[in-house]
Amino acid sequence: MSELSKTYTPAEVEERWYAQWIADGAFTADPSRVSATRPAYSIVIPPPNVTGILTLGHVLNNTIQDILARRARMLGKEVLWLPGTDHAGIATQNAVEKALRKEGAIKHRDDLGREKLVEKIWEWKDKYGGIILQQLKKLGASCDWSRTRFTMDPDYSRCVQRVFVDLYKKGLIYRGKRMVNWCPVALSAISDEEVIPKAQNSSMYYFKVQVIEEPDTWLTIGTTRPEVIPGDQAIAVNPKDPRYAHLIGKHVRRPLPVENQEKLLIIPDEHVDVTFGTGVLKVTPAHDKADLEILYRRLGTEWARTLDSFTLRDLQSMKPVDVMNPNGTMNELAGKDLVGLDRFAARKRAAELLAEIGSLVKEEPYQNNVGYSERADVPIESRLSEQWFLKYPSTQPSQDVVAKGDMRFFPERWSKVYDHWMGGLQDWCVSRQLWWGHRVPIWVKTIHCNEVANLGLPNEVATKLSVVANHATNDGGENELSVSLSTKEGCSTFFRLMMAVDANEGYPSNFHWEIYAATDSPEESAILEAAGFTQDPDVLDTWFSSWLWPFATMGWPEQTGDLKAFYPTTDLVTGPDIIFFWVARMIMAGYEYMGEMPFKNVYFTGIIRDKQGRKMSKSLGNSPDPLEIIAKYSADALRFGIMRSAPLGQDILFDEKNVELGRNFCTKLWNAARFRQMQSSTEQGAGGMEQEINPALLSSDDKWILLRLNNAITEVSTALDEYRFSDATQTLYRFFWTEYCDWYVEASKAVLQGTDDKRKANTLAVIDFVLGHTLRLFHPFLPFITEELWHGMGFNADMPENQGGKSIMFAPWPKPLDKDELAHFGILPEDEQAANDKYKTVELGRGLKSTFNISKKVRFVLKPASELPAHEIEVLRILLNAEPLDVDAAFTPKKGTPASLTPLGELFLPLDGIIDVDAERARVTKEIAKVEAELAKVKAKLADENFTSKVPQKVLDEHKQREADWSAQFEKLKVMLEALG
RNA sequence: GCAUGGAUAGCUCAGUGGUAGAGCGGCUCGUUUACACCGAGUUGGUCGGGGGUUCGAAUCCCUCUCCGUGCACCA
Repeated sequence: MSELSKTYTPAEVEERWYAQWIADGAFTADPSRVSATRPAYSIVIPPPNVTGILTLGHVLNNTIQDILARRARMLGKEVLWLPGTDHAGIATQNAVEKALRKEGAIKHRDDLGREKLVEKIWEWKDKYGGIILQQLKKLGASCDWSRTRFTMDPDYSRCVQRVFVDLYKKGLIYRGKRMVNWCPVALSAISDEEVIPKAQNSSMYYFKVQVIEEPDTWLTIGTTRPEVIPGDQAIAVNPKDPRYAHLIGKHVRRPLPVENQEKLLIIPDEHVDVTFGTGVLKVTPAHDKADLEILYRRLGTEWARTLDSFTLRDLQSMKPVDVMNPNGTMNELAGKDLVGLDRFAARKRAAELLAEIGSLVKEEPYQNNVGYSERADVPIESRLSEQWFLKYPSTQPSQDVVAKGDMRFFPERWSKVYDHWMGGLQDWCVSRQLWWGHRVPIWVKTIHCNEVANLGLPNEVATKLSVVANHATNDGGENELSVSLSTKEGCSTFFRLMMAVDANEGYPSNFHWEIYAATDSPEESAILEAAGFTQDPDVLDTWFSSWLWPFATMGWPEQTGDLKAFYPTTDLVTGPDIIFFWVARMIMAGYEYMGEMPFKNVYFTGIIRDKQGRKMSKSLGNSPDPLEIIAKYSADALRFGIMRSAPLGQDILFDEKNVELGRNFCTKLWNAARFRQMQSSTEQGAGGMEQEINPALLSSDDKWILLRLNNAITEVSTALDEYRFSDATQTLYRFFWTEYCDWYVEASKAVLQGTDDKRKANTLAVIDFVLGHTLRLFHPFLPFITEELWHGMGFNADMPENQGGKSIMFAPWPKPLDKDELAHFGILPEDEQAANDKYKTVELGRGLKSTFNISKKVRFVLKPASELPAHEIEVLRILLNAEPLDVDAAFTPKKGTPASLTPLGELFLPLDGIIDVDAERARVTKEIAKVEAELAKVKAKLADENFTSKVPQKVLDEHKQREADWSAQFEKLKVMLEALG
């Protein structure tokens, strides 16, 4: 045991211990060690963006995971905390493109081309991709780095492709032209979750159109987007609207483009809101989801069945007309006045055009919500495009498992949110028009129906495909085939034949096949490409890879030892903002591919905000760099500070003060350990620790601190079991600082500064017992300083190597003393009261001193209520800082002596000659007023028969006791007042 | 609009029917040999408003206001 330095140097200590843990392989999980007596505990990290840097959100999230993992190790479990990173498609590609543009290497990604850009991104990833994981190490994260995964690792990519192919085969993935959220900057589809609605100050433009068949009738239409008028295909009114019902089937002339003012049919649609605007709706199916649905519905109405052939043709010929380019500029279909203009410029121009032709009625300010692309921060477009969609698999068990409580969410209320979302699932658009990510593993070739046998594929395959094709054409049979191209074991390609009929072709004898081939095998895809198949250019949504995270990281589809031992994982710790993005989808993938839930408990953290409650953001500059905080205060301090302020289910207001408090706490811990070390001892055991506690020598303070320790162990353990991390830290703080340092250590000085060596040794044994338990209780929260002290004080010396001898990480989690042990030490529950009475007396005595502004040592006299052992008097003397403390049952104070009623008797502060009788009288009078008020309150209650007759006996007794106590105090105070004259 | 969380001391929060609490901050005092990143004392609240149930409400019920979040709608 070396002497602890006077000050704690966290930077050096943290670096040293982390390196030691790594060298010892302390974080490495071994599935072969899992057994009935050594259960598995596992967490997969929510993979941060590979090019990201550590934020306080990560600190919060990963500190929680580390606490869970470290505690599980101490509970004797085999722990796997699996780390890794996510390729984060759109974010990473954006970041790299931006950097390349900044350094002038490119103006646009097309300057490089797909292959070169992807190469650049890989270079970027290799350079910066490890940063965030390195930063996690500074925090003390006990991840098994030997298992670090990346969503674009070859094995992982293969899993993604395999799952895509499987779902395609099952018919759950399909290609379709659908309305998607289109980001005109990223030039890609984005998910609903990446669209942020924002309130806008827009304009509502009202324009009028003439009914062709009734030249005297004009309809006024309101729109916020006049620039898409050239894409209008119809005018819709509610058939029940008496204002317009008679106009259904008639026509108006579309005002724009001015050179192509088409006739538009007025059609009925039940969904038109008669109370909104003018009740007349223009239908622009290529630019609005609701309008597209009107288009789909138009032929199914009763009205459609009554139509003459001319009108019916008008109705049938309606089609989505996209008047915009993918980048948000207007195309030729928008007309000569708008073509080439950006959509916002086009909006202004369109309004001007309407005014010029006398159609514009008015323009009013209008507040509406517009969807913004989260990434590019521009309004998104609803756009029709060819995309890949997924019908979610395994939805039923996924919804049930949470509803039935087999998988638990903390806080519980998120399970309702989850259930609601699961109840209204929409197909998932999984394709993205990006270059960085997993490319859709589908190869396509279009071929004339007579040429299927000449596909360029091996004869045997071509023949089989011909048979399928014939079958499909002749009797509408299956159009699918699964076959191996490479004859390599385990490799196969799935073909689906889709008819593509062109207007010019003479179907049924003359048409084309679109042949879709899905495979996850590099060999087979090479054969397909050689045969002239081309791979779909899209990549998959990043979440389509991360939803496989809990098992794809453990070697799936092989039944690996890791999967057997560690799946399902135990806990997932993540933010509620990705409950749909990630959590729900992982549950479905877990059931679909592992047949089992992926995790048993999900803990949702709060969102980190600044101390004014604002979200952390780059633009506000209110997001501190965690590494700077660590450098300033230490990782332990940051961990403790952030956990102390993170109540379950609430947002966290981050205040550096909390970290400061964490640092102060570490310092306190350090100094308390030094204090122990500075006490000499007569009978030292191994490593300088005291060995046995002698029950016969235990003081009331010893018993008290052992009971408080028991309480702290129980409270911290249950708080952690229930994921109440801030409650656990509050308990630790209170126990160690207030109970141990402020009361117990101070009281123990009565022995330690005395001359009884036996008692001294026994007190040190109690201190060692408490400190040893405390360090272990703290370890999950403060891994570094506890390890340093564990060794520095020699607690490791008498522990088995794998149970604390080498590292506190594997020391057993503290258990409270059980009944037998308490009996062995002779500790009774009421022992707590004896010490409490003493401390209460001390507080009252200190209060007296403070009232009279005395800071020096001073004489106290206690007139005891019952006899007190000498040791107790000595403790009182030290805690009161009294010199001397006289105990005198017959003490008669001089008139005007300040006194206080304590649980141990009357305590006097004789201040011969220097007391201010008036001040003391005022003090006692004030006290009397307080007691009188309390007494009156309780007396009133007891006098009320309404109360006494209805209240339970227990409450009645309590009130009676209270009355007696207050009365006694009142009487004594009155005597004291009289004594003052 | 629907759902959901919240409002308690200057700040951050505990407290689910029985005497309103903690930490931080503020103020006063203090170099007593672990610690000034400390110690002692002390000051802070008609528990968001209103109504109801009850002997008794921060706590249960109704209602309103404000703040947050999710979903839907948004011509």
